[in-house]
Amino acid sequence: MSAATKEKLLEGALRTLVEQGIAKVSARSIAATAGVGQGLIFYHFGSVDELLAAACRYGAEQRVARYRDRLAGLGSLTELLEFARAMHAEEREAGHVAVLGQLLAAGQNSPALAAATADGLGLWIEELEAVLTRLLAATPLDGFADPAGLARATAASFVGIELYEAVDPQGAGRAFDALEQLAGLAAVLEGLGPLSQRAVRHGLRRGTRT
Amino acid sequence: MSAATKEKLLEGALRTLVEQGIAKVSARSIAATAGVGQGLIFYHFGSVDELLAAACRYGAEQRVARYRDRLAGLGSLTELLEFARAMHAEEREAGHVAVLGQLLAAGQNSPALAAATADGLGLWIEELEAVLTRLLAATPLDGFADPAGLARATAASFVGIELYEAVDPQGAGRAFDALEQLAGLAAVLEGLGPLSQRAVRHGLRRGTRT
DNA sequence: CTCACGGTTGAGCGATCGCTCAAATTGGCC
DNA sequence: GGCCAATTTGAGCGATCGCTCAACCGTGAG
Repeated sequence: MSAATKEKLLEGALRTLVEQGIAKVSARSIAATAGVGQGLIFYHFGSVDELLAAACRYGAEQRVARYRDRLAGLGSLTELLEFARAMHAEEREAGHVAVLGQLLAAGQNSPALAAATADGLGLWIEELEAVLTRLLAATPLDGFADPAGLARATAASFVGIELYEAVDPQGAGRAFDALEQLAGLAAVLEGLGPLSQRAVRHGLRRGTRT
Repeated sequence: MSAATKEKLLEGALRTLVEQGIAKVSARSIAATAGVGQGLIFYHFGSVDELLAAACRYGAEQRVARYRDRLAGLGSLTELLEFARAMHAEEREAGHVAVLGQLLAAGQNSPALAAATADGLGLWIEELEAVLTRLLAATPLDGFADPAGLARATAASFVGIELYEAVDPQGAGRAFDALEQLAGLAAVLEGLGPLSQRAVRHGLRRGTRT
């Protein structure tokens, strides 16, 4: 039975990444954090890169699972943004500095890691797509906006803001504020009567042909 | 006169970063790309980190300057997004894979680099703020939305999408499409009569108090 | 011509890297 | 107990890292 050891290595890899940053991630540092010999990394995963890739999927699953319930409870786009800000604060509190961002950067020239980060982001995108599909149904954007595309844009943007937050916390705060204001627009659209909603929708269809 | 050598090193650092990725950046690789001895890095910049920081500012200035004219010529939010997509494609064509993203990730535990990337992003944010202020003036969002916050959100989001693009080009394309559709909303708002614009603005103010 | 000095080079130091491997340990089966 | 295979360890190899430093250039002043 090696599952327990594999898990120790995955947790160790994530903890090292989270606490020391991608630059300090190495076979020795991971093994030390996991409390095992470094040879195990190569016995179970073949290489540090593949361990990192596995840890990326593992961590993404955990993180998505941790927030799934709250995502399901969201009732408006504004609440979605408030949730994003809260999640961001929580992760930062826990010392998680842009884990996916660092992995994405590291994956730029490591196919295994790139695939893993794509999968990790994919998990978020699926969740977001479901939520967006549900929330947009209450606005004139229903049937017009592409929830799948928006989910991708949102997930990727969040990664960028996570990275940005580490170098300018106040700037990131202002960015969230501004987006929250914009989300208020959706609230206005929801409040429009059916007639105005049809007008907006008509305008949108014309607008995209330009 | 050492300015020419410094420039050679800055260009070399950027080229190495762009062509090989942050993982392959080292004193030796930079010196080789620049065509000089590696000792010069420490003579002129003190450390590899500080050279990278300087290169980050240098590159950001160049990139902003390269696009400034086109940014100034934009006439609508939709055009702004089209520009972003075009710029993205151009940079990718040139082999520039998420330079700022990689630097942001690398800066997560290097204060010097973090400050430099903050400055680099700051240059973009200034440009975007000016453009957004101008473009929003034609919509009911004028005076309501915070251009400075939106500029930060836009710049940081773009970094995230740049990183995402490398692991899932199609996904990034869909993200851009979706945002472009949403920007059509602004076109609709621009097309509203002054009376409806006032109504929307009123709704916005009420919406944010919730 | 000599000399001083800013600029430049690359060999080399100590540290760290990913990874291998022989040896030690563990745990189930007879 | 003995036995074997799976698991685990950590010393060690070759490569690379950031950085130092003694030695070298070129040039302009005296």
